[in-house]
Order: sequence, then structure tokens, then C-alpha cells
Amino acid sequence: MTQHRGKTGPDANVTADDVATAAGVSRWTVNRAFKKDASISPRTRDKVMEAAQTLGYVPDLRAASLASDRSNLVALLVDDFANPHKLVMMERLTRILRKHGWDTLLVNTLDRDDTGHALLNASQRRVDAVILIGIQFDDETLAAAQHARRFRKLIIFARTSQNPDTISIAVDDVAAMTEIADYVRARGYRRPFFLAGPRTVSAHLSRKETFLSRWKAHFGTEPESAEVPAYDPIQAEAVVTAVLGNRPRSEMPDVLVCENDALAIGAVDVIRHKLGLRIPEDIAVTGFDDVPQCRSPNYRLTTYRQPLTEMADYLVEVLESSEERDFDRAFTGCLVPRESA
Amino acid sequence: MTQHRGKTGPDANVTADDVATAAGVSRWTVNRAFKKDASISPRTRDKVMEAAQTLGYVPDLRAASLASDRSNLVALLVDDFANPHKLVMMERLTRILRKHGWDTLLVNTLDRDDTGHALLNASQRRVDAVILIGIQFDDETLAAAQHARRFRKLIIFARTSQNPDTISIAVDDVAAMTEIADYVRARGYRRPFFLAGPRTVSAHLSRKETFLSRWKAHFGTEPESAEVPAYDPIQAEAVVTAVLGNRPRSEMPDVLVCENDALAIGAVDVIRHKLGLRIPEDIAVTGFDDVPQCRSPNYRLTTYRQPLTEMADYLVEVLESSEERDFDRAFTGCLVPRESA
DNA sequence: AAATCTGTTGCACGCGCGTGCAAATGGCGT
DNA sequence: ACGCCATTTGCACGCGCGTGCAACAGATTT
Repeated sequence: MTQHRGKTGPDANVTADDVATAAGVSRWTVNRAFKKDASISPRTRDKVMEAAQTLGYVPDLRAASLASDRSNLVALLVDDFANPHKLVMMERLTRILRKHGWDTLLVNTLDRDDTGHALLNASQRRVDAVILIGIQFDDETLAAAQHARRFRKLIIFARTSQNPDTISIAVDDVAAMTEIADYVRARGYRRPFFLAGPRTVSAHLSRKETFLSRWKAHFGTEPESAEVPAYDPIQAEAVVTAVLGNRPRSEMPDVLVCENDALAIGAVDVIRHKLGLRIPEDIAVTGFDDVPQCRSPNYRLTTYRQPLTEMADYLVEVLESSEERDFDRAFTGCLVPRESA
Repeated sequence: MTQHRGKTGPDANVTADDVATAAGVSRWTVNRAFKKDASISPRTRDKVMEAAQTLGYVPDLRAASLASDRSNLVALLVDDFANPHKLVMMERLTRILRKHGWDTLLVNTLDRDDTGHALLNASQRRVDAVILIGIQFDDETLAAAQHARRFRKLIIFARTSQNPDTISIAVDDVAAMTEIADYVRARGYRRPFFLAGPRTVSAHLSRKETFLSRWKAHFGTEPESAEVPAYDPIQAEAVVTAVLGNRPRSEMPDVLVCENDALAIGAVDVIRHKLGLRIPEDIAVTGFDDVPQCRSPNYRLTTYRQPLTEMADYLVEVLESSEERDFDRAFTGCLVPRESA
């Protein structure tokens, strides 16, 4: 494919220079016309834009980024695609980022040990920030990446982290889980069981710890719990089956508090269809995230909704700030009571 | 933030030149060391890599792309995040693309009229190809974009399209829907109802047309059908409720054939919980895509699975080909019978 | 009418790397 | 030790745009 530089027409890779010639201005004026708050007279801008239009000129963000050392690109690292909430988060994030002029590089963290490569991938594109939505925190990996200063910002979204090199934008898990615990208690449940997700290094003060300690503080006993190796309904089914499968009715919990909806959904399926128990009469269930499926008559899940839009707006604010302060922030969401508890 | 060029240490933006100096070779040798099939001696490569390692050098893909006119970047345009199958597709695509060295720009097509802007967005990053997974085909928009030659390739994934400027990688809808129709017929259903998704311009020979005509060819009558404005369970619920809500039992269809699982899932919920009918005894349901939820005991959906991995592999092949032939290809998937039909 | 100011335009240099070819290097046989 | 060949290395130029400042024009003042 031969490139005919300088030629007009759709074949040519038309640059700002071409537009400049066509509009009778300098190349810099052309680029100015495309910049938001550039000092340029309306007349010139119109003239330039018209020429650009007819030539089919589109500014090259690679070159812009190279020259300005700012890419307006973020990498979104995702690893647990089995969790339906990821779809919601991706929609919200890409929507709001795009509205503010940020593009998103979607990086699939293929497996547990791939985070390092994924980060490397992102850094090769010189993204301005990396956003982690998933469970792949290996503090060492993050620390190494951060130490190499390959990103200006490393943001953990919708998940708390105590990692000091990291910006965490999340819901206040302690407040949220406390609210759930109190709700469960107020509804009269007395034998809770906590279904947790995979344990990551950074997760102190997690939802599980909060629930257990809150419950213990009230009743003196620490509830049972189990851990699912991934936020995946299928895997939750397996764990719940294993744990509650052949337990006599007398020893069954009366409420299953799940770390999030992905787990709760799997749990509901097992409880109802494998154990043959009623929800909430025999066992109640709570989730977290308020994924779309929670609304389904099959689940009607009592859950907790994170203020995703607000969080994403704040994320943009963080991205666009050049300060060096501590950006960590915890939002409060709201409990969404439904029939499952 | 001052940049101290030339300085070593994590603060500096270390370039190939720095590594070259450190390793005692030329800059070009450094870049060669990072290129896959470059002619370079193992010893030199090791030396370079070691220096790169200690300096923390990461090649800059922006500059590489700028110089080579090849970005190894594709834009993934998505507009219907309500469809859970999108999550599956995104996982598979990003996984396989990344394995082959391609990065993915995720672009949320915000609303119906935004496709043009989304394409513009992609073209500013000089992506090598645009992949559409969604319903946003406005033939005019696509034609305009294609005419401007802003992308080397415009690929419509998992959806057939007759658009000549476009590469369609999809399942063979005619074969698939024929198989479903025959299955439904063989199981003895006689009063089918087709639940279709939004009508797009490019969708001739769609699943709906195939099913209807196949049925008519056998029984002489064209089944009923209805259209849901989006692939969204919630909207499917509304349409099914409206259409079947207060219909006497005698006039109820005995099978609801849905264009995909997103619709089928909404339909199942309504049929079972609003209409109080049994599945499949009163009404059977079929879907398309085999999303993870289909496995749930709440759905046990008879559906059709696309060979996504195979399709994605072919996609990579298309991306890496420099030929100019017709790349359109239809794959055959497999019917997944479950209890819903 | 000259001087001043404000807003607008032009430009040298650099961002980091790829291409394609020329030069250099090393290994081998005689 | 010489020459041949295969492999390895070096380099001039360009990719398209941003930065920061200097030059300029038109509007305003004295």
C-alpha cells in the first residue's frame, strides 16, 4: 500500500500541514483550532475547520501524546469477567471517561500471575493511569510497578486497598457491611453465615471482617464463614453445596450474607434448587453491588448499591488533578432491600 | 514535574538511547533486542535486556506506532452493555487479541447517534481496525467512515452484515436458526412465537426471517413475532408482558423462540413469575449465545453456542493479513439443548 | 497621530522509534 | 594467512504534533 504524501483525497494520510496549506495558515494554527481553550479567533478556527472537514483531517493522538507526554488514555485492568457487576462497571466507567475526553484501554488480566505483564502492556502505551477493577492485587507487583514510576496514577476502583502507593476509590465497606449486619439483625436473623470471595493481600478491614466483628460485638459469637476462590456464581454454587449440602436442617444458617451478588446468585440457585429450601423463609440471602439480575423474580436480592456514577466522576477528577495529595476516598452507597432478606 | 532527561533512575523517562549507552551498543540494536524476529545475536540481546532491566526501560509503543504506521491496537465498539453476552465476548476477544500482541481500546457507544463520534475517537488513536460488537450499525455512518479510509479494517463481530465495506465474522445465522427451528418442530411444538431484537438496517436474512420462513415452508403459516427495542432482559420482560400478558390460555404459544439469551432470560422470568406458567410444559423457550446464566437452574435454557474462540482466532488472522480479499466468514456453532425446550 | 495593550499567529526544536540499506564483524575452508 | 559468505550492527531521515516564546495586527488610550 503506497502512501502518497501531500496528495489530497481519502488515500492520503492527511496531516495538519495539509490542512494548513489548504486554509492558508500555519500548521500550528490548525492544531490550535482543534484545541479546546486555545487562543484563536473564531474566524480562523472556522476557516481551518472547514478545510479540515473537506480534507478529512483527524488529529493524530499518538503524535500529540508523544509530544506532550500526556496520553489521555487509561488502562482498565480486569480479571474476573465471571462477575456480572464488571459489565456494569465497565459501562459506567467508559461512559464517563469518554465524556471527559479519556479513552480506555481494556486489558484482560489473563491469569493470576499475569498482572505484571498486563501492567507492562499498559505502560508500553504510556497510559496516564491504570485502573484496577478486579481482584488481582499482588502487593509486590503493584509496588514494583509503582516503584518504576511507570504510571502517574494507579487506581483501585470499587475496592478498598491500604496500599500506600495506590489510589483507592471505593465504597465505605465498613459502613456498608455494618448497615447490612444491622439490617440482618433487625430482621431477626440469628444464625448468619458469611460467604466470602477470594482473599487478597490488601484486604484488611474487608466486608467479611466487618460483618463478623460487628456480629460478635452484638452477640458474642463469631458467625461461620466460607471462602469462594473467585467471584463467580458457578464457583459459589460449588462452595455452598460443599458447605451446606448435607447439613441437617437444625444446623442450617438462617441467613447467608454474601460478599457480593456474584456469590449470592450462585448461592440462591443452590439453596433453592439443590437444597430445596425457600428464600427467605428457610434461609435469607443478601448480596452486594445490585447487579441487574438482582431485580429478577428469581433473586429479588437484598443488596447494597455503590454510587458508581459519583465514583466515576470522582475518578475523572483524580485523573485530571496534578496535585500530589492522598486521593483515597470512600463513598457511601445505599442498602436495597428486596424479598430475599 | 521536571523531567531530568539522561539521568538514570526511576524518575527519568528512560529511552532506548539510555539503554544503548548503558549496554555499549547503538540505539537501533536496543530496539532490535525488543523485536521478535530481529536479526540480533543472543549475546547482544542479553546484554541489552539486562541494561534495559536495570534502567527500567519499556519501549514506547506510541512512537513505534507513529514511525511504523501500525499500532497493533484495535477499537472495540460496544453499545448494549445490558446483554450479558457482551461480557463473554469481551473476555474472549481481549484474551485472544492480547495473546497475539494486540491491544484493545474499549469504546462505549453512548447512544444511538454516537457511533460516528465513537469511530472518530478510534481514528484519533490510529487504531488498525475497528471491531463492532453491538447493534449500532448505521450503514450511512459506517459507509462514511469507511469512505474516509480512516481504518484499514472495519469488522463486525458476531453479527452478520451485508455491508460490502465491512468484514463480518459471525455464526451462520441461517444454519443456526434452521437447526433451532427443526429442533423445535421435532420436539412437537406447533405454535411458536418469535421474540426479536432491535431491527437494524443491515439485518437481512436475520434469525427472525430464517425462523419464520423455515416454519412457513413446513406448515404454511407464519408464526407470530414481536420486537424488543434492545437486547435487554428488562425490556424483553416488558414486551412479553405486553404481548402475552392477558391472552387466554388457548391462544398462548407453546414455544417462545428468542433471538438471543438476553431476551430469553427476560421472557422466562415473565412467563414463570408474571404469567404463572410452567417452562417447558406450558411454554417452552429457546435462546441464543449460551451465556453463563443459561446453566442456572432458573433457566436451563436451550440455546445455541457460537464458537467464540475460533471466531476470535480468525479475527486475529484477519487483522494480521495484508491481503485485500473478502474476509467475511460464517461459522457454525452448536445447539445446546437444556430443559427449557 | 503616536503609544500602549490585548489577542492572535508563526516557528525552532524535540518527543522515541522504524525503515532500508551500508558497513562491519566473525566463522570457515583452503 | 587470505578471502568468502552469513550474520550482525550502525545510521540518516521521517512519523505528526506540543511547548514556549517572539512577532504581529488590531483595538484602545492619551
